[in-house]
Amino acid sequence: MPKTKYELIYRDLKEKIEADEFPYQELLPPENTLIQIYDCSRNTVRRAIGKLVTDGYVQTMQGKGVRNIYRPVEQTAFTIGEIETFRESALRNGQTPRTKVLLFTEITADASLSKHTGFPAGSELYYLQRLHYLDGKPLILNHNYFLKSAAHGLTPEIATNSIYDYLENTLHMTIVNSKRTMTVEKITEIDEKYMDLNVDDYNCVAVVTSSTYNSDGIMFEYTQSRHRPDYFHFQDNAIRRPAT
Amino acid sequence: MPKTKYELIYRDLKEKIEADEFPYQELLPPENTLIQIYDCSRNTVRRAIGKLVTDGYVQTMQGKGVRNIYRPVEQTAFTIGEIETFRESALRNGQTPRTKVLLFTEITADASLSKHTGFPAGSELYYLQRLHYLDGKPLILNHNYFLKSAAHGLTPEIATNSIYDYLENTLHMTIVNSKRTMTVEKITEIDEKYMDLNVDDYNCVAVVTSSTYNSDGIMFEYTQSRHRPDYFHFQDNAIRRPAT
DNA sequence: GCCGATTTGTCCGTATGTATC
DNA sequence: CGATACATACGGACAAATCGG
Repeated sequence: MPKTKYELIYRDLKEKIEADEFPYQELLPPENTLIQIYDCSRNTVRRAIGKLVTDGYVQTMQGKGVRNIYRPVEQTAFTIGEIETFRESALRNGQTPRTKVLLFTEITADASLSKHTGFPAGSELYYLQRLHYLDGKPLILNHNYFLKSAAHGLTPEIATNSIYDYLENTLHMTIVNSKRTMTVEKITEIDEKYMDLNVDDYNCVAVVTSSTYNSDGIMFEYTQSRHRPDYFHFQDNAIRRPAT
Repeated sequence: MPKTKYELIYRDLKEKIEADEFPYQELLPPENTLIQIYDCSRNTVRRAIGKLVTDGYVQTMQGKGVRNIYRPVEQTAFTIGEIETFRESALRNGQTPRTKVLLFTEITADASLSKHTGFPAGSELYYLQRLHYLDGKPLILNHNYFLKSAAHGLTPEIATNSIYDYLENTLHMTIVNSKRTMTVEKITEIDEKYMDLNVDDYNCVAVVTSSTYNSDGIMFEYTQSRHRPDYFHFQDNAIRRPAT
């Protein structure tokens, strides 16, 4: 539950927009009206509107107003700009997630792995392979590397459920940000085997690699997520900034 | 040139971080110090820092400070969250862009195209196929649909240079936001022919579709960008928000 | 074209809350 | 506990863009 005022306003406006309470392509009430409605300062409504802009729900125009440009989406996929666990995004989309741990080992990073993952050579790591199912279909094959010192006590049971839940709620780690890249790579035999793929059909997978940092500033996770190409679907809302 | 104060501060801090003037993993000067340095209010420095956070340059920690987490990237690719033209991102990365117009026609959207692009049936459109080269290599094949009423006067010459430059500086259109999705699709014969690909090698391309809106709230562009998979590279910085 | 009303954009100063050390 | 530092919130001022008379 959000407890800040601007987040409450943000949620309320977002729900109203989704519920079609503001006509599509029309202007929302001006800031001054919203100030009265929510009994708050101008800064606060502006923060809420700012979030709706980055979400792609509205566009603001100086001198005119704030226009509702929200269109419901068939099937939203993975979010950009926010870290979401597999479980969270599945539930948000009304799908049933399931995770199978294929491999759970402890390794020490050698020079090659260090270069690949960004962990210092000699780091003690957990290395996991996990298969994520959505509504029964195996869609994502994850290679997870976790720093043992930061994620100590990790077990296959935890990995079957939510690792982030363990890190955040049991170890009280604060996860801050994650640098991600998206590329396309050749399929491997492991991909083929576990994701029911056939080289003659698709010979590539979509790969999302992420390096994730906690509030101590240390990178505690390196993950490579290999997605079945026919189900891979990322979304983004981009904003044009006035010419520099 | 940015003319707002917070943007100047943002740029200055960004350049200092890139120039390694703040040690990696260390804290930046606290807000109060920055207020004195830049002779501005707290809100203004906080706006600048907020942009650095979304850029993935720093992380903020309540009670501690603002940590520099910037690492130079080997080869940056396409930005997320901001609309950038092909030319802009190429120049930002120090590469040489070139564009070849393969097809320039005018069509009317029928029911099928309407469903595909989101333009109303009967819309008068420009349909272009353009091939983008980077440092001489054909990497992106674009299928562009522009609303004729919004982009009137478009010519193959303009399309060889920058369409956005024409829209923004000649037609004085204000481009606001763009909804994008990223998927992986099977290669087509056109892809194979123009991007020097071979089905036996890669049989997929990375596809970015975008629907772009101007300040009148109308979607004036639908574009499908088909990227050579071995050069496709998207970047993102995601932020973990406290559990809702 | 001008002027005034409306609306968003930028900026300032201040106060209070909360997390860290 | 106190000092420091970021987070939230308020209120006010002026600028810039839009629109109608």
